[in-house]
Amino acid sequence: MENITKIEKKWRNKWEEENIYKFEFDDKKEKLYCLEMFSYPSGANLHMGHWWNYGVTDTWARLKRMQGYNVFHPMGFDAFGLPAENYAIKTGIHPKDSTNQNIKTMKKQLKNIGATYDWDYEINTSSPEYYKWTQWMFLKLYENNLAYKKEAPVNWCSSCNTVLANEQVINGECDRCQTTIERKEMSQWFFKITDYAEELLTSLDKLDWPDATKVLQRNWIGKSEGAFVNFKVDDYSFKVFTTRSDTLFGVTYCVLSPEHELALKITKPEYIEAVKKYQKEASIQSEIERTSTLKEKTGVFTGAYAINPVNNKKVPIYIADYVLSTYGTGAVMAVPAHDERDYEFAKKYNLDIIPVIESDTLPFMEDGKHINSEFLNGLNNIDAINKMNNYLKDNNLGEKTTNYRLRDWLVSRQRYWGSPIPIIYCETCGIVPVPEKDLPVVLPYDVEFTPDGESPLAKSDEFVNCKCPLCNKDAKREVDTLDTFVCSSWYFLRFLDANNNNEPFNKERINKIMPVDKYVGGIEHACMHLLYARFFTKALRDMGYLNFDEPFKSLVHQGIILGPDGEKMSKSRGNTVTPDPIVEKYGSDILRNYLMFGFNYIDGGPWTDDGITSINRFYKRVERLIDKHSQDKEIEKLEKVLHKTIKSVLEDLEEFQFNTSIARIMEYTNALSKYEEIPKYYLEQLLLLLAPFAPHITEELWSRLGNDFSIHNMNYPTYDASKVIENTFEIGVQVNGKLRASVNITDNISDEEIKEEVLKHENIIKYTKDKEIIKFIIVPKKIVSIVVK
RNA sequence: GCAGGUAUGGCGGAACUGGCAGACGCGCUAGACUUAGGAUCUAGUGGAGCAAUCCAUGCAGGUUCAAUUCCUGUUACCUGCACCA
Repeated sequence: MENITKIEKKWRNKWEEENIYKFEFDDKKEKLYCLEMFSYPSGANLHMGHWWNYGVTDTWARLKRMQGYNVFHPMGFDAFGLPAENYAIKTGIHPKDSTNQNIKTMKKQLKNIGATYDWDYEINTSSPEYYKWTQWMFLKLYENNLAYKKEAPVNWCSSCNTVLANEQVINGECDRCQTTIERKEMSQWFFKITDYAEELLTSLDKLDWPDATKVLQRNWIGKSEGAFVNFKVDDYSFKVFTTRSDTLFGVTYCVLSPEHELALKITKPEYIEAVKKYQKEASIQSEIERTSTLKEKTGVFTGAYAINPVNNKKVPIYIADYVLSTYGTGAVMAVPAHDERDYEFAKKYNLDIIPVIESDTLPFMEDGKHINSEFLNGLNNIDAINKMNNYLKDNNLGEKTTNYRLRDWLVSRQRYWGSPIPIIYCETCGIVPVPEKDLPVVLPYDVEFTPDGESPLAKSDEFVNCKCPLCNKDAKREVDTLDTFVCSSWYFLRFLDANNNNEPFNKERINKIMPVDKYVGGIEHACMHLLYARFFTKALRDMGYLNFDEPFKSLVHQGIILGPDGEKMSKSRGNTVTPDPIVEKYGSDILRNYLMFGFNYIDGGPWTDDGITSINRFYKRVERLIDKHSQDKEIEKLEKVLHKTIKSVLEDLEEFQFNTSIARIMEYTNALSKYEEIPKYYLEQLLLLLAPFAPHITEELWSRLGNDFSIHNMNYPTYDASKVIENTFEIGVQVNGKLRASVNITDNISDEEIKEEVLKHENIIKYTKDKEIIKFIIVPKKIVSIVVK
């Protein structure tokens, strides 16, 4: 198409003037909330990934619009976060200034996609109007005992002199300077996501999400059934968590993690020094060193002995770093005969190994008959566990329990560019939440944010010093900011009421439009954003602010568009492909269509330029066909093709199979091009079919056919089932599993007639004569299979 | 180590619930129209073979009248988790 850029611009302006993508709440049509993970406003232009996620999903949203849904399709910016802050440290440009500038550019670029966003619902998480309500969320969680402060180990980079978020730790190293991350104890705020572990796990089943994603979340939550067992040591006692309480008679020692609160208390005086030394060594080890499975196990004896509650045997207690303080109780009972790790440790330190399950090998982890186990002898694994758990409970020695791998969510960040945590520390009143009426706690502009290990906000006296809301004495504000994942844990709710100044969102609105019907974004968020957002939704539900259980009913992960070399696109690799030149040359519709046609949306794949010309050629062909339009009349042959096409396109689009939908429309186009003159109706149907795929081009051609603005307000084609039915079929005939012939069969003939027809076929006669027909299988409309001997 | 995923022509990729493997397109070959074509149109295009036919969905088996699809084993790559007691 000539002047494609101009044409696209013309229609975008028209759409904006006419406000055709306006979303109205009171619409009588059925609602549909289509959402892509909102964007981080980076300085550069849109990259291929943006077009891939936003352009392609918009096609689906457009289909739904044309199918008569009241589609809510918003866009906004996840604007807080480290990149802006790091950029500021490098360039001196304030994060607020660069972010706002980036949002401006990005919004302009996003508009070039020609998507159906209603920008009246735009949000920016770094604006006080937004983070006021992020802070409100924090207060509500705090009120409901779902936010608490405690001492915790965090990721510390000694070179940047700051704490890093988990997602900034790549293979145990700082993603900025590759320094090995250390652990450091700091007082931090947490959200009690573990309260929801069970529901987060079980309600996954109901969701229309990719199985792979559910598996990731399930593993992350890591439920395991087991038991607590109490071990006494002198005047103290500690609990261990075990999934194998059936092996209790095989316990030959116990291990506490170096961080265990009893570690020093139970240690005998002559061992104190060694234990302290070991603790220190463990604490300065990096997380990778500490948790490496390759590392030889180490430990130190405490001189103390614990009493095995089932047989009152004394077993030595060790401190060893192969036991993690963050899982279970931070203490384990060791059964070297039936656990590889315990076995390795026992061998090294010459500890007893007592088999309690019959086997030829050591260590043996399979099921088997119990031995050396008094009342468990002869039982298999499951029965033994049940019997033991009952015994523990009856004798008050322990109890059955469920343990989760999931940890509470650490939300404190010692960084500047984030939402301040609305908490005040008063010497008299302690921790005091900022009263709701005082929100937002505004992030001050003039702050020294070069990282030196101290939270940047701590350096702003103006920010820190305040009055206690309860006693009005001098007090100090919390100086950490919130993890940006907090901002994105509820943005899909705010979108619906983006300009509400009185509350985070209106309850009726939320309940009317939520949940999100189709959520599209990368799988990398499986165990972070997607989990956090589910937690927020459930917490808000239990507080009475909304009445649904899950935020995202149906989820799609787009694959990744790789560089032409098959590697992930990156500046350092120099394999990035930028959309801009393609958009300039061919227009945004062509880029969008190439992305849809050239790849499977779920898989992605390496970029190639070749496909661009092919899709461009296709639309040029469509344009030429439009110019061949003639008076309307029905062509029976085309009717059939058209209705079959509509059927397939609708089915494929439902599954995000854009590539095959376009292939089907190409087939329809091929059928049309057989005609010198094409009735206008069939061309209009073609344009309507293509409208969600190529909004600009179809709008232009629609008007060229003499139709009124806008094609996007038309209904999407529907098919007539009676026209899709075939009444003749060409079906294959197999003899002994090999294809030997192909026959034409009409719809309504009997199996006997089919048999007769098939056996008349020359080639079939050849393969069946002088042979006995053992089986004659007819699969209606598909195949005939003959077995001969 | 554990869990999940992927593997189909020269290339991107199709194939619903087991039913004619390779839709659609790129590329390539030949031809047409052209001053020309990197435009457009027509025909062909998985491999071998003159043909009948045979061989082909990572590899090796199995189930079945029939397997890209189901089962067992195996290889390569990708992703997540990783001393989880």
